[in-house]
Amino acid sequence: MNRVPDPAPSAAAGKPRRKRLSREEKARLTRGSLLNAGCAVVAAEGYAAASVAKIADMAGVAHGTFYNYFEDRQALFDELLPYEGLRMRESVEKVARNVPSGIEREIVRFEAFLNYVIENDGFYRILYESEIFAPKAHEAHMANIVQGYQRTFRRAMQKGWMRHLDPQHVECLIYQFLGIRAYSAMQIHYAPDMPTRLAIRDAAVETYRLLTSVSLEAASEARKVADG
Amino acid sequence: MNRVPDPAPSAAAGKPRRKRLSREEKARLTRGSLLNAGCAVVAAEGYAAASVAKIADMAGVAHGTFYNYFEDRQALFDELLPYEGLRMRESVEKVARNVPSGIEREIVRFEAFLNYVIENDGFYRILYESEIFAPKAHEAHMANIVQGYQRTFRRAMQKGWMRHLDPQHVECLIYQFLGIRAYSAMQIHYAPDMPTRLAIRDAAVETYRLLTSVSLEAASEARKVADG
Amino acid sequence: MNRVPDPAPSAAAGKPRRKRLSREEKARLTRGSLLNAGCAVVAAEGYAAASVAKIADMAGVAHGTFYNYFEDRQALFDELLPYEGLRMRESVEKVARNVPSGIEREIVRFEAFLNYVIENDGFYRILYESEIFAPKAHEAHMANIVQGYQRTFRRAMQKGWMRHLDPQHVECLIYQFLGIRAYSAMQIHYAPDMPTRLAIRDAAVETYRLLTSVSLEAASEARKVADG
Amino acid sequence: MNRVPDPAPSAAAGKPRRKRLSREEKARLTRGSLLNAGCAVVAAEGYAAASVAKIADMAGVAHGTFYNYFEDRQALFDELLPYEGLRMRESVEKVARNVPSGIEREIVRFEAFLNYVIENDGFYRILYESEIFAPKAHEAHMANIVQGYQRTFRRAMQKGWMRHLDPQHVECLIYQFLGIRAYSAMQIHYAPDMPTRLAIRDAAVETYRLLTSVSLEAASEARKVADG
DNA sequence: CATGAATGAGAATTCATTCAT
DNA sequence: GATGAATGAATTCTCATTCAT
Repeated sequence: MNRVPDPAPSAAAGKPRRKRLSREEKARLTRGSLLNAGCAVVAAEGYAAASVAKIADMAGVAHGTFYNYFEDRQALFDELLPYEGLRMRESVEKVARNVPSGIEREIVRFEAFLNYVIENDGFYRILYESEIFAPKAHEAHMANIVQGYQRTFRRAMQKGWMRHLDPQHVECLIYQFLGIRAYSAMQIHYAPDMPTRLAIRDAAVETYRLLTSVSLEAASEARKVADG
Repeated sequence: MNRVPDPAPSAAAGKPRRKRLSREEKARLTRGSLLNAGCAVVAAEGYAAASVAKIADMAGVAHGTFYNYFEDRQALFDELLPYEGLRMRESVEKVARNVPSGIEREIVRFEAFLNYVIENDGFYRILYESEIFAPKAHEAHMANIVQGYQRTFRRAMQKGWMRHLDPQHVECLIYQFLGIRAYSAMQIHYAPDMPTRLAIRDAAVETYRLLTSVSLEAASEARKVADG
Repeated sequence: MNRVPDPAPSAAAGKPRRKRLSREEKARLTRGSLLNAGCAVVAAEGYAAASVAKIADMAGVAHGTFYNYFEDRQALFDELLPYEGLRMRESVEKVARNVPSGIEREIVRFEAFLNYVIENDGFYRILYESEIFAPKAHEAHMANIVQGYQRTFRRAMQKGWMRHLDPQHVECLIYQFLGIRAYSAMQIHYAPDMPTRLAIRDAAVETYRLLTSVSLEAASEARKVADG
Repeated sequence: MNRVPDPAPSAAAGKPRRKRLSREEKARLTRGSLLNAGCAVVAAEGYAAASVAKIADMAGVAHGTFYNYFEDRQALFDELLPYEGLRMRESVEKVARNVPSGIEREIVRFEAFLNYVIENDGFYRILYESEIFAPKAHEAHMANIVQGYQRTFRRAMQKGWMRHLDPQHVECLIYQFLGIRAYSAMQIHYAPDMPTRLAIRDAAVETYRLLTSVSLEAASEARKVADG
């Protein structure tokens, strides 16, 4: 994404205490360079154009070095989404942690997600292209996220913050929430400039609040619809 | 998708009644074969694997012939989504037309869309891969659909069926609805078998009803949220 | 081998009657060029060094053209032994046909084989490297030859020219004769110059006569040959 | 072949009795590991697939270590045939020593050779691939063997066990005998199962007796063997 | 227009060898 | 001596596109 991949492992060490970069450490650095370079290239040009040559060049290593760390190109692709997805989720949770659980926290998460997308331009690309170019990783990512939501929802239903729904409907609802996220991210991603992006974000958060609040809340008169 | 592309214009005619297929007509047929073959190949294997060779073979014409009808491979790719998107929308509207306008019609559209996805397995692939492989077409497709929705919503707001929202919020809401559609389609697409798919469809329709009804309805106490 | 592969298909046609080299013919020529080039390269440098690039260059076509005619490099390798083996056998049989059947014909065959090896320097390499680099082809080649011998021997036994042996022993004997052939060819192949090669050939034919005559003859008095 | 290469010189020692493996000894051990590993890999997969990486891994040393003991990959290849050839010859001679010299001893040698091939599956591969991948070594090996035979034959001719032949014919005969060996080994090598291999061995020995006895014997009455 | 052979610019991947630690 | 990360040349194979027939 926006991070500049450390061009070479040796340069990265600041002041090496005693030229201590055990080989193991240096290897880890090289691997990291490749992973970052992979992110950067995919973010900039997409998986399809992310040749091993480009990635290795950007990481500042020889082409062959790539294969010391990854079985093949696909292997790196398969790590990109977990790698970036983790960063995203950490970023989101850091914000969400400061908000009491309940619907409001979900809305904060949504906003944090959109902010992450705004700040990390390439993430959107990695996220949605992965369905095609790293289907296994994408499936795992989806399963992960869906499970997380399921736990959240279950707890919310137990505590009475949320109306009760059977598992099948819960799963459908989760997918739909994820769809909302993804397409709001899309809308932001293709927005022409930053002010527009911010405006979209704000409006999207509000409509998200609208959609979620009412549908999730235990109270309110919406039950006629759901129970009907 | 499921259609078998007509193998070739010349071969297709058996004994042409008057052996008259004006050049223009024959050309149109060939072009159609290529388009259908393109759909079939992309549906089955994705854009990335849809080589000109495969498409031409499946259409029953020589490789070179392809370039008599399309500037290059991308040109065909760019026509795929409009071509298939139109079929999908027609299919959806055919169903929607029988329902009085209003929220219920939107829900019927949603269900019809999911049914289309269920019946046309390859459509999902064309739809979501097009964002990557035919970005222009995807952008146009999105713009189209968003505009359609905008008209619908504007009318609905005028008629008082729907709560009032400013254009920015309307657009956000539309993207979110489209996200819901897309991800419900995804859920269905990756379901292991037909019964599961149908069950997901039914549950998704219900949660969709939940989400939309409350958020769109003019009445109800949600205004505090939206107006806030 | 010694044949110069026609550098380009167009050059090959002598005086093209009406520039008639139907595309089909030209294609056949290109294929032939590749096959000849393959033989030449393998003969000169062995299979291991016979890269597609070298073969295509020597055939005077682009690298990609190679793959219009052969599935992959192995596919050409697999055709080399049949292609060259046929030439060899034709050459041998042309000579053998002039000799009445019987042991003497077998000896003539042996001599003709050695002459072929002497005249077609690369054939030896193709023959023995194929066991490693084209094992399928080699197996088929061996099976072919063994079968041919089996027929010959069976007939010879029926006619009483040859002592009777059961099939198992016949097969062993055939392999041993083939071993004799192969190693005499080896001896010739590594001989430093032509006179040496010819001398080896002559001596080898005589020892071959010695080995075969006595072991094959139904009667017993072959010593005249050996002692002669 | 069947020997498991000692995984590494250092690791192999458990608690080294006196932790004394003089450097020289340790080095010898490492070298031996590499040589054994080389044999094992070539036996299993052939020279072409015997990468330095595989050999070093199997020997339990780092890739770089390889180059402390061998100039390059070829250097190890060049030692393989002498190394294995010696083992084979020792094995053969151990058996032959118990047989009085003369033709019968040669036949016993032949049988012992076939037994060695049967018991050491990889040997055949090393033997015949070496002509391609270690031509120098193969040439030396052949020269060695031919010389051995020459001595044997010379003595046999002196003692009157064998008919007299001039050196040129002797050399040809030797090559032919070696061809017989090699191709009988081939026949065995490609046999589908052990019983077949044993049956081939027995039949091959008998036809070998037939071929050699009559052709070598100074006297004439070898037919008893053949007719027996 | 149709044809399909030819093209050649890449792309992925392998692996012998080197060399700093 | 041992280590194993780094190197980069070499190789196979693909495929969009062109163009002579």
